[in-house]
Amino acid sequence: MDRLPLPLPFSADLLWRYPLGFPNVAQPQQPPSSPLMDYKSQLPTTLATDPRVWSREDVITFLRWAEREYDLQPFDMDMFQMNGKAMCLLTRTDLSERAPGSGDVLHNVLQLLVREANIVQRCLPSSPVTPTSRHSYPLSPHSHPPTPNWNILAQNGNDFHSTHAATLAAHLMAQSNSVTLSPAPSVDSQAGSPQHAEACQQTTFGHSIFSSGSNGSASGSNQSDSDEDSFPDSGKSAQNNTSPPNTPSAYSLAPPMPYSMPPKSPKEAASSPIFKSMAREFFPSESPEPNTNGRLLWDFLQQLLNDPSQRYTSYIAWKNRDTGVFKIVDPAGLAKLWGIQKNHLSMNYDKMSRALRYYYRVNILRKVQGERHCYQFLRNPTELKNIKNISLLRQQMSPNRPAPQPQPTQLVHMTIKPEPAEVDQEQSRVQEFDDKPTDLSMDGPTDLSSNSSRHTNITCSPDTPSLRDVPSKNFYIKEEEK
DNA sequence: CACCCGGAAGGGAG
DNA sequence: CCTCCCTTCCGGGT
Repeated sequence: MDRLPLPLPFSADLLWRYPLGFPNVAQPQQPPSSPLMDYKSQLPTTLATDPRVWSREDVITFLRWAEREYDLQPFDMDMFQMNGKAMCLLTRTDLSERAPGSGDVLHNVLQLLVREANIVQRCLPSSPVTPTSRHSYPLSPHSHPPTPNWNILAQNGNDFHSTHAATLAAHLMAQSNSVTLSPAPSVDSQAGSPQHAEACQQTTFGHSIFSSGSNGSASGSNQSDSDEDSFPDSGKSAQNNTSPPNTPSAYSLAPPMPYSMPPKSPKEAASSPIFKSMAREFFPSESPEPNTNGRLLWDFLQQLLNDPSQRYTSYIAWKNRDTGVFKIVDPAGLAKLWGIQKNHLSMNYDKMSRALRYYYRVNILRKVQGERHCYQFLRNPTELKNIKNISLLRQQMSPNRPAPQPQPTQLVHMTIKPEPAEVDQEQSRVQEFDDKPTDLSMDGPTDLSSNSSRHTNITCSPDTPSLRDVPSKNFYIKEEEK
């Protein structure tokens, strides 16, 4: 392998995405708006800093406060008969519907508060994250950390137990293990989640990331909305040089391959001394890596596609994010990256594309006819990740049916879209999905609807001949078969 | 020739 | 031993 242009997503990327989320490190890019701390300090003292623990009354209190504070139109409190947790699950769109004209403001404020709360929580040594974390709350989408603090991490490199690292690690572990169940890496990739501003990441990435990747999107259905912000200006470059992470320090800290060669399996990775020690330290009784989530091709692609800093657009890029259409810009290069990821150095586009073709039959992907190197995701990452009932689906599907027949209605609701009702912690933690990997052997149609995360279009025109644009509500829409 | 398509066989991991 | 998810080959079509 000659070139390794950019750090692979999983590792470095994650770090990149989840830079230390300490308050003060907050994103510079963040609009000039007042730092979170300000919000917090101004919040009514009766309110907990974590909006997720607010009661209905607290929600009302908060809204009243927001009305005054931001000069917003009076809210229709009937639209907010929910507790804080539920409110946090509302997407920007949801909020806008409930509070026309003020949705954005509410969304932003909530996200900031949640993120802050998460950070604080996570950084509390004594509280290893609970499974709830998987809940990815709508953490801010807009927060792509401008620059990862590779250096900081690097400095701690040796002493991993430094609080920071430890905490971060704990969090990470939590995410990847306890939360485990929602490993779909991609999820986070999808728009909204990157933000899990989790602070952690460091070392573990290699895998955990994968594994947990994503956040849990599961329920998260809502987290999504954030995407809009995720890609402020996407079209831009991404050329290699643009990327920050590509710096030496980045490599040193989060080298593309965390532990020498790409671990062949998550397990291997998990076996890293560091990982183990952390696991022991934070999850003594629990065996790490319950989940088998290795890196799957679709997930890998999602990660590249949704890289917050758009570092891989020279390899692969969305053509229409809403419909899931993407283009492999550099087939050979992408294949190489994939090969590195899987440690199959002889990987080439021909082989990789074969793997992609296997996704056709399970309706994960489809080829965009007429356009070279263009494919379309038929399922959004959240769904993919949650697909566990695949076996059921499989049973329902007739094996003989070669081509997926789109049946919009037959969905599998795996994603629980928390219609903001009351959501309590218990519940949320229960709605766990398995993360059994998608079963490629199935072949019938399944639906893709569910979802929650929304994708935003970034780039190009929606126009693929064969694609019909669909209501943006569905992320990846399935279109009639040929 | 590059791309695309699937069948077939096999392998690594869980 | 079985399943999943590719990986590797390959013949054939556009």
